[in-house]
Amino acid sequence: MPRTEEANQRIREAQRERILEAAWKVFAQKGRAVTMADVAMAANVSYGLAYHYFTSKEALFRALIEQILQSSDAAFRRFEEVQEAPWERLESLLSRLIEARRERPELFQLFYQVLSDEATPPDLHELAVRHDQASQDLLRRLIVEGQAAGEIAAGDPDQLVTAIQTSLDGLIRLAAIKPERFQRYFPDAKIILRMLKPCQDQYQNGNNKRKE
Amino acid sequence: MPRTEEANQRIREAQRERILEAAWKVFAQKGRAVTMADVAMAANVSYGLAYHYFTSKEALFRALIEQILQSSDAAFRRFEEVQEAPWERLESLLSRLIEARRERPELFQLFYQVLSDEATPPDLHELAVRHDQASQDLLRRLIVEGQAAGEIAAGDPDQLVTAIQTSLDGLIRLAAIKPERFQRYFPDAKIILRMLKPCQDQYQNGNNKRKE
Amino acid sequence: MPRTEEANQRIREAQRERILEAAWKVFAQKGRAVTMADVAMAANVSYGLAYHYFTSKEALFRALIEQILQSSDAAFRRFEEVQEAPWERLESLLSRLIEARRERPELFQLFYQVLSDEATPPDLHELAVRHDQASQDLLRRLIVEGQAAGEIAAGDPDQLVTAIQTSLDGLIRLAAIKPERFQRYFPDAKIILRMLKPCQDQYQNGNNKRKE
Amino acid sequence: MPRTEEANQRIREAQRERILEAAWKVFAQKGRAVTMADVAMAANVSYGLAYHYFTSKEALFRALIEQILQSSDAAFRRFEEVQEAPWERLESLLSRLIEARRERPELFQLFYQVLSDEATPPDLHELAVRHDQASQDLLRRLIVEGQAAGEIAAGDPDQLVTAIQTSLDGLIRLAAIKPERFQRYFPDAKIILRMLKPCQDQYQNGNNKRKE
DNA sequence: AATGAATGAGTCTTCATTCAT
DNA sequence: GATGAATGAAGACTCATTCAT
Repeated sequence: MPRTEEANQRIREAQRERILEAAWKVFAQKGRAVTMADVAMAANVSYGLAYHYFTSKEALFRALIEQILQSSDAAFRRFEEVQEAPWERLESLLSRLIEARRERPELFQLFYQVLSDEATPPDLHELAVRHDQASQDLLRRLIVEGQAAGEIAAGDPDQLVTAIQTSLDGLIRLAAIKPERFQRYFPDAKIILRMLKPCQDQYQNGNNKRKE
Repeated sequence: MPRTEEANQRIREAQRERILEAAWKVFAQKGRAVTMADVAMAANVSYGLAYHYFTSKEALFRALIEQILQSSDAAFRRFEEVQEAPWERLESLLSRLIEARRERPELFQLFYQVLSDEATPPDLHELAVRHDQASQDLLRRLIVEGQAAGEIAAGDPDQLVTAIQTSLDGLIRLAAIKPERFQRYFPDAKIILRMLKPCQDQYQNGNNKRKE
Repeated sequence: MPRTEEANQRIREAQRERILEAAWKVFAQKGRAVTMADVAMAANVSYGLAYHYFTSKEALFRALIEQILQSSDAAFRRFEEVQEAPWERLESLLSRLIEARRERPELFQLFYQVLSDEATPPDLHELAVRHDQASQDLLRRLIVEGQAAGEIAAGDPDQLVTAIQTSLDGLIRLAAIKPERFQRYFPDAKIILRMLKPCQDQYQNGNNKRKE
Repeated sequence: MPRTEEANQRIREAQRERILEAAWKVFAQKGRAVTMADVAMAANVSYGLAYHYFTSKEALFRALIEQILQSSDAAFRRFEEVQEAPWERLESLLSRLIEARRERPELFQLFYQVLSDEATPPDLHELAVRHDQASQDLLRRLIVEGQAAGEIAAGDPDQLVTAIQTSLDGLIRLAAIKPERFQRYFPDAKIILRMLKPCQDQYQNGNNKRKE
């Protein structure tokens, strides 16, 4: 008699997960040129099975991207609800962004690849761009607010945004190039935040009464 | 006929240069998936000719890398001779590093690709790693000196080094992903340097005593 | 438990039939490139089950062919017993042949495919060829007889046979290419029979003496 | 020094032709499932070379189809200019159509495959359909005219058209299935034309004054 | 008996590389 | 020195077939 539908369901779920997991792994290792064979081998399944679960290489990557966007969207939504002073919000946001990168750099590696690879299917690229733009906009808004409040260093806010994003992106690259260094000397969020601090001037934290 | 020989020599040189130039161009455009045919087409030569001058695709890339390392080595050697106070030296070094990236991002794109791509032949990888290490060491030395002199923010020097390198790497990624942004909002070196600055207000976390 | 055994038997028969039926359907639709998955899906069974009943794709097609040959053999046997004048027999035979094609073109499509496809296993091909030969021989015999009786147009009997067979084959092709036309403008048997008729005006080529 | 442009031109032309020729051959043999490897092998060139000349399997087939349509179009254009009595025109047209099939059956095999294969790219299919329709329309027109002139058997002209087309198609199938028979017993055009002859009545040729 | 998960051989296509001219 | 025709290995994808349940 056939396997129960439930059993099949379980197997299917598990294998799909297994393949996705393997895809993350090989992606982290081999970067771009990941082969379906690589993925299958890493997942310890046959070549063809990958196609049982994902209709194409693209579909597989799409699934990976979706995982990313989902988790990321959730994070943003959670953040938007927080209401605090600009500096605290920025601090909190950046800490999260940095922490997220520390925890799952592969996620962001893939994300950036989607952004930069010419071969990315347009809709996916579009999605990623929009997502990236959203985070950039949020960052900029907070920075402008913070500058108005005197809590953030003066200067072209776009340059500041770029500097921050650039740092975040660099962390991802670091993860790819020097994993040990990424592990051991992952820079404290405070260091990065310093780029935004109004240095010449004096007090910051908890002392925002000054401007008004 | 020495004349002919000489002329040939000149032609050879010119063609070689032409192909390398084209290689830079297509590399900057298409990133990874560059084809020998792409290069040849960009150089406006037959793809057979590319093999006259470079025994393989790898050899071509090797030549590109060598160009990078050479120019970079020169810069470092020049720098090592400068004798100034740590902060000034750091400021000067970082300004150069940043400026170099602004001017020829493709150079560094290729460099980082060599570092991260698994398929890179070991000796090239080795070379790139050593080079990278050298710059990292120099940076670290200056930072430690600067900390000793109280001119650089306290904290794990390795984290500071990582933070700086990470920013630099991020700039390169930015160039690949958002060229317009890279052009318009390229962050001022001062912003990045702030990560190293001992903020006048020394108190950070819960340490609200204003200095001076 | 004889009951169960018997029930099983019945089920088995039914399923086998169901799969064959589905095979006909998809074959008629998709022509060549029929997949075992197609068949299974059309039969609404798992594709594993198809292998329960037919050891291979080839076996399945073999079963289809056997169905054809059986029904066709029966028709011929029935026909051989009829005793009438040549023209009437021919008329009757052709009407049947044509009608059969009108009713179940898929049958003949498959049959012709077996005849023409190089990949057909030799024994099957042999079988089909023999079958085809038999019908051809019968046709020829009737034509020769008819010519002797003056009831059939003069001329090379083999060409006449070919002309008839060719028409029949063309009908099958028509069914595949233009089903609507096949439905609406299916040619009357009389038209095709005209190829065999000694036109009352007997003179054709420079032979203008009318018989009568 | 490089091959002269002219020499290359010649080689290219020759090879392209060679591959097309081979494609015709294998197509005639293997029918549908022709592999690029088959073609290359038949042309005695390497696997990859076929792609040097044709960007894809589809492109290769497209080239074949174009050959067909070209030659066929030319024939039709030539025919349209002829002005004669309906029966003569029909006789002439059919003789040509039949002769064309006798001479290059592979051409029509491919043509019919394009018409019937589901996988044919839409534009090609469209082209073939239009072409087929044109010939069908011409045939019908002549038949209707002929019927009006009493030179053609009465009856549904569409059925007559179908009967004729069906015969033509059948010839092609015959070429595929029984090449020897196709060679030796290719039916005379007169036999097929008889389907159109008004039989009950007497004389035809050169004697069309009667009705009016 | 029935299911569908799993496998791998075969086909299309790309691209680095060789070689005759 | 220069060209581009020619080759073949490698990767994506399909599909017949097997097998645990």
